[in-house]
Amino acid sequence: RCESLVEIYFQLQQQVLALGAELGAELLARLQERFSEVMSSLVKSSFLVEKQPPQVLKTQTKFQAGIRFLLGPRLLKASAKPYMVRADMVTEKQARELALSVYSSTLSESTGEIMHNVVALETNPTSGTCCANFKNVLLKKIKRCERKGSESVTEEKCAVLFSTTVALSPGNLSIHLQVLSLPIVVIVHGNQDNNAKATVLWDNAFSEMDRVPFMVAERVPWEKMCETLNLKFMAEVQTTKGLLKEHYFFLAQKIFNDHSASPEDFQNRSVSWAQFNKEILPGRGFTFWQWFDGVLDLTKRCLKSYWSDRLIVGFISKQFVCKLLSSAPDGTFLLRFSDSEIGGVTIAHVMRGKDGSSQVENIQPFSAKDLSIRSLG
Amino acid sequence: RCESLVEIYFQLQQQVLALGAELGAELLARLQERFSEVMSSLVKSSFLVEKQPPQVLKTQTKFQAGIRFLLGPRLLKASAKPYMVRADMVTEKQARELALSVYSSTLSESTGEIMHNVVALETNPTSGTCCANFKNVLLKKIKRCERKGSESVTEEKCAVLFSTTVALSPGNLSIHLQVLSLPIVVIVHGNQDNNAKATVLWDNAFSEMDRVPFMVAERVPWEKMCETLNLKFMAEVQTTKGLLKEHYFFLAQKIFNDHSASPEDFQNRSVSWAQFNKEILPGRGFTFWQWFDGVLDLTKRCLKSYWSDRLIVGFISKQFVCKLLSSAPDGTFLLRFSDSEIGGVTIAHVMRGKDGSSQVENIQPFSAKDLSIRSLG
DNA sequence: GGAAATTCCGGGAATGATC
DNA sequence: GATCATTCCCGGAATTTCC
Repeated sequence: RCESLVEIYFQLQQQVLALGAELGAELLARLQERFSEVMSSLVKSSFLVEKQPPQVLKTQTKFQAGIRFLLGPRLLKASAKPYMVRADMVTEKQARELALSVYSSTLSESTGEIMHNVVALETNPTSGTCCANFKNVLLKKIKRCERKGSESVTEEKCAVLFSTTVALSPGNLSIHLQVLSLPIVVIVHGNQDNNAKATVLWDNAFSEMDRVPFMVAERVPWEKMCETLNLKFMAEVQTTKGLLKEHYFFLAQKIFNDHSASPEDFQNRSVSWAQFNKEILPGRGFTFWQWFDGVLDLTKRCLKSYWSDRLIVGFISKQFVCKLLSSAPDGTFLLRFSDSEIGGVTIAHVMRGKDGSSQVENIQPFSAKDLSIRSLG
Repeated sequence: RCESLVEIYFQLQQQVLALGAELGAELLARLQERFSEVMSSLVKSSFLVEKQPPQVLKTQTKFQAGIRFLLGPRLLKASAKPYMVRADMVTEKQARELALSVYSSTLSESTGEIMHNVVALETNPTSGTCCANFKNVLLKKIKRCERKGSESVTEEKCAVLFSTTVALSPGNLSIHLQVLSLPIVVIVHGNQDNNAKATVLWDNAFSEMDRVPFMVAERVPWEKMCETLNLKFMAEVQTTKGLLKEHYFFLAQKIFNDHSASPEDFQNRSVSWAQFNKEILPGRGFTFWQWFDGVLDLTKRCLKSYWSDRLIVGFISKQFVCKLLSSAPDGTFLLRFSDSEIGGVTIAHVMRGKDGSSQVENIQPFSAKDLSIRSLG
């Protein structure tokens, strides 16, 4: 716990002071300086975002966020007038500048006004916490950055900067505290939600620690992508049953648009952001992620239990279904996610003629709406 | 045309001035005073609302309005800097005060802020008009008045006050112009639209000229109500086929909840606002107007042509239908507006047994939605 | 505790921007 | 003129306010 660290530091300072005479003026000064440096950095790093604002943030829509000052209860006891914490939108560029400069640069121009963005930093004596809770915060409007080339607004990342200036209890040292939220994609309409989620997912999954905000690899190993998709699937659908080898193979064929490679071939490939959510799948009107997100949504809403009972193969190609079913008894069927329709599921079944010939049929896909009309799922 | 009136006045003034010496100082002064009085009143009454703001006005929703200064082109020629016209929400009480006081009292507190409410008064030389067009006006929020008793917010009337101060061309006489819009009912949600429309309809139909704003009778002769309903029906449905005697009789039975009186009895009755849109119809969950408005809506959207071809009896009681149909051949049917469901229409048909017994059946009513599903109407 | 009034917000449709 | 981006606003649902 960092409180105890502070205690140790205070004790250290006391001891140093007590020994002041013995150490000599120069050494004492150097120790003092070092001490306040470490102290300041410790204090600053105890100023944290406790509740992150939503990473896909819609304008004109209320959201919540919260920050917590771990050392607050220890260091701010005496304050009568409450300290105010501000929340401001910052662009990726501004975030980068903030990260570079040790000094707290003032924000030049705002990229979007947040309403009710000043909140008191409150110390709760019973729980021993010092928090600022942003309840009714709302981003009024967003000013987009100039985008280069084919970048869309849903690829643009920004963040919320929380900042305050407090006077520390011993010595009344004034110190400026600030902390950035995780990167945020701002949208203005629900129809941008998909793409914004892609950006956030990619960022959360593949960004390095302590990066320059908000750099992230442009391509990643396919295996990492599989892991990410799997985690996302399980989290979103709320299931413990993850994706299987065969599923990954099918997904690889789809995202790479390569139907000749073997599962092993894909293992060592890398997948690009463009393949993930910029390029349109050939012959379809949507990207890989848009399709996958449709599957997530459908499964979450209607098919959770069926999936968890492993009753849905889902991620399987039409061709492979044919192969599988053609050797299956008459009437055998399986559930497959539609390739052509976002958020669709289809029933593939085999009909066997008397002569032993087999015919595999795919039913017109069902959407979540269709299922709800039939009160299924 | 009032321009010519102005010309006459100007000539008169010239003549009076020319004769000044002969008339004597006192008489001249009195004539001058009288002249500027009449002139001022003339100018003021040429400041008009050309385009009324919607009488049912929803907050946070853009609307338009326009005012026109008839004498503007004649009197404002010289102005370089444009005169600005303001639009402000005023309560009924404020409107009443404005009407009483000849002097332009300044508005104390606003009952609701209108955005982009200051617009230039522009003279268009080609068309010879002087207008101020409020394009992107929007009422941010409404402060409701204290209501007495059972009054609902949708019975509260307010208005928009348009005002400006201009300097008249000859003599640079500064004059304050203001004009009120028609009364307005402010709503915050579409579900208040019905009731607001009732208030507006009652007001438009039954208010006297030059009343104290916005007084209106609390009860009116049933015949007047019939006339109003008929006009409303034809205007709303866009049909030339109005309501008939039998329809009025049925409506009277409904609104008065009196099934024993004769058509002639109703002729001399008067109907109250409460009966029109405050009291719930017995056994139903809605008022007379709410029901009637549902009929309007359904007919307008789905049944316009059928109504215009007189294929719909519509306003007829279940009992009377029974009587009618029981003497009709097997299979006869008619269309009747549902009593129990707002915006519903039902088919009543007769089934005649072999023994000659008749059985009148009412189909479960169709709503506009039902009809659109069956792609009818 | 229920009705009235309002706020919240998803998503369809219209509009505006951009290439 | 097609796509992307945004605004506009209806109306269901949740929440708040008022009796």
